[in-house]
Amino acid sequence: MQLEELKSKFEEFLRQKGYKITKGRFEIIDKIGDYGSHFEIEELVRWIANQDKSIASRSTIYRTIRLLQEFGAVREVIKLGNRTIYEFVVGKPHHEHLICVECGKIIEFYRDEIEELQDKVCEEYKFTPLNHRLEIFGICYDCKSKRA
Amino acid sequence: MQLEELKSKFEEFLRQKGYKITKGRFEIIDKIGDYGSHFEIEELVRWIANQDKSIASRSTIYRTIRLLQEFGAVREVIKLGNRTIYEFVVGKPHHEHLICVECGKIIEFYRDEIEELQDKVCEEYKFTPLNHRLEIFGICYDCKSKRA
DNA sequence: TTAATTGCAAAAACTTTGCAATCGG
DNA sequence: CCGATTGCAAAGTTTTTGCAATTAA
Repeated sequence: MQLEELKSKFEEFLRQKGYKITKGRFEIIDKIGDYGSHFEIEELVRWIANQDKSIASRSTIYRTIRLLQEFGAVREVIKLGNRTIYEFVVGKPHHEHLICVECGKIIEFYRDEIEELQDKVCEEYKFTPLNHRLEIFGICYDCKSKRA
Repeated sequence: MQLEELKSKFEEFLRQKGYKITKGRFEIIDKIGDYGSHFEIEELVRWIANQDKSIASRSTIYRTIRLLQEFGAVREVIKLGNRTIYEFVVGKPHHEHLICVECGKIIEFYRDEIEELQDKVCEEYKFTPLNHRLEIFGICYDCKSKRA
């Protein structure tokens, strides 16, 4: 899904919920798109503040991200100590993450077999899965090489 | 591993690091053991405060949990919104979690095949895994039944 | 018009930290 | 004795919220 497509779907989502189509919300989406696919909220807030003269306040950014999570365009994907890293889901299919604890690099991967096994487990426990998250923490190749 | 065994290993860990063996640290371990295997820190702090007349202050509890994480007896296992759920790892083998978003129930499971697949993925990316966490969010059987 | 949204500042929730007193080795 | 630990209160982070003014429909 491209950004424009996402925005029009989000517009539809807002309308359906009886919410309003405001400029700020769409500017925040653009900014997240510019920022990159992984972000921490406070970091994003500061980045936006440094870039532009106030397209939206901190509260509006927090509130909009909550909406985007509800809509499904933003997911909490990594929790490392007290940090929470969010992901902007634009057109990407579902995937999991490898996180380098040394340099912070995030690698995305997908294995159908892992998904299938999860479904099997859920069946066994009569558990109805809604979503999941797999985080693998370790050392990436570059960092490993530098160490040697 | 039983609690007493864990405590003596922790004692060894402290000694090795040049840290001190204090009564408070071991009382906190006992309390976590009494509390159950999954906890949130603030909740634990309040629980301990209500139980006893101060075996340790909030700071000491936070500091001790940090030590226990370093030692490996406590792990951050679930992140749900702003809540972080820790797990007390006593003798349990490694496992993953199913989390019911309706009632909060936590089900532990383990699938060797999932672990193996993760290793394969890491190999592909030349990534050296240190640890991982798989959280599956959904509705448990009981909650599903109640709904119907 | 009117209900949702915004920005602000204040509050809330969670976690860390500086410091003086205390305790363990 | 010396360095680690504790408790406390203060400060730091991150996130939410009440409210008056503003804006979208």
